[in-house]
Amino acid sequence: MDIQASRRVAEMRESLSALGVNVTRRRAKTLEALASTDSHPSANEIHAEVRRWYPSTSLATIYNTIDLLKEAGQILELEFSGAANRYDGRRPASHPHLVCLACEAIEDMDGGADGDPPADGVNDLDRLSRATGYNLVSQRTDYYGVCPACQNAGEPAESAPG
Amino acid sequence: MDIQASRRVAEMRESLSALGVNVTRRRAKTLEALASTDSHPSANEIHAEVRRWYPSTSLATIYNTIDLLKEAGQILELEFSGAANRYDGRRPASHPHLVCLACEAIEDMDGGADGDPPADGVNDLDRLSRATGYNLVSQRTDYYGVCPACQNAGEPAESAPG
DNA sequence: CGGCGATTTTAGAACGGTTCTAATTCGTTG
DNA sequence: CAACGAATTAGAACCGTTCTAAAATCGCCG
Repeated sequence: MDIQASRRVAEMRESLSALGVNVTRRRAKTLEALASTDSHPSANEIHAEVRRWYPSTSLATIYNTIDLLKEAGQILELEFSGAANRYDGRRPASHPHLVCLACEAIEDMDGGADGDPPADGVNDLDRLSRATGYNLVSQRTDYYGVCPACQNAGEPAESAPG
Repeated sequence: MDIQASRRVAEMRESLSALGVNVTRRRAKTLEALASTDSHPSANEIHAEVRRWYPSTSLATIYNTIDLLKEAGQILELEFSGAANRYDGRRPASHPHLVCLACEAIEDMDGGADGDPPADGVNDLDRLSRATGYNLVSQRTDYYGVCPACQNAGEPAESAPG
């Protein structure tokens, strides 16, 4: 776990403590799993990771911890109906994502490239709240397509014969 | 059904025909249900509507028609994991929505007010595809909050005593 | 260290929306 | 009217998530 991840774990820890709950060993491993990856894991994937240390861990415990993190505003949940929800524990604030329709990879869109984002911050939510009459609290922006790896994996079959 | 809705039904009809499938009576009613409202109905709600005319209609038929419309690019599906998916048959192209966390109402965000949208069109998808390396095909933007009606319904209890 | 109440965890059932399946019905065509 | 393909039905299956009751664990006090 790099330094950025452990700093993030510390933040989450404090937020959970502020909620009045104990940060048990299982919960701590869950935080680590979330802070240590930018792959936006599903509950199942987090479960598998935590199980490596505590094999008896139940899926319900993972969902329980996720609920607490949501309550603490320390996790971003990306909902999908046809597949498992995905979680971003590194950056709990709304930010845009790239979703690969072929391999289901999800990555953060901003912060990396330069052609960047409509990364609406809180200011925009305030402005849009006034404009729409809604009391807006969060936002979601996803871009769907095929990631570079899947583009390469798929095309050879077409360009091969010749 | 107003003139705009029937024009939209005609479009969807043609697209389905182009797909080589029959536009049966149940399917036609499904198109009408979709074109006649901006409430972003769920499959269940569409089902209830179609049943008013054809009471034996099965939910599977609604999903079947929705699938065909998706294939034809004539419907926008908004996925949710904790609740039913919602459909926009009026405007199949990506556009931002306002989602009420209290009553689950969904409405289009752009085209109405003035503080408007990051309404990324195809141009943005092209530009972002180049910037990210993804081959982007669609986009989703939602804003979550409490709609004006629910704000009014919720507050009196707090301001009443005095 | 022993006990005790509160918290956490577990295993599995329940749930809800969506998808699948096999059988039936419908619409055409000959 | 028979035959064929397409559409539809009812209900089972599926899968991720949530709930529940019981068991385990934790923190604290004696």
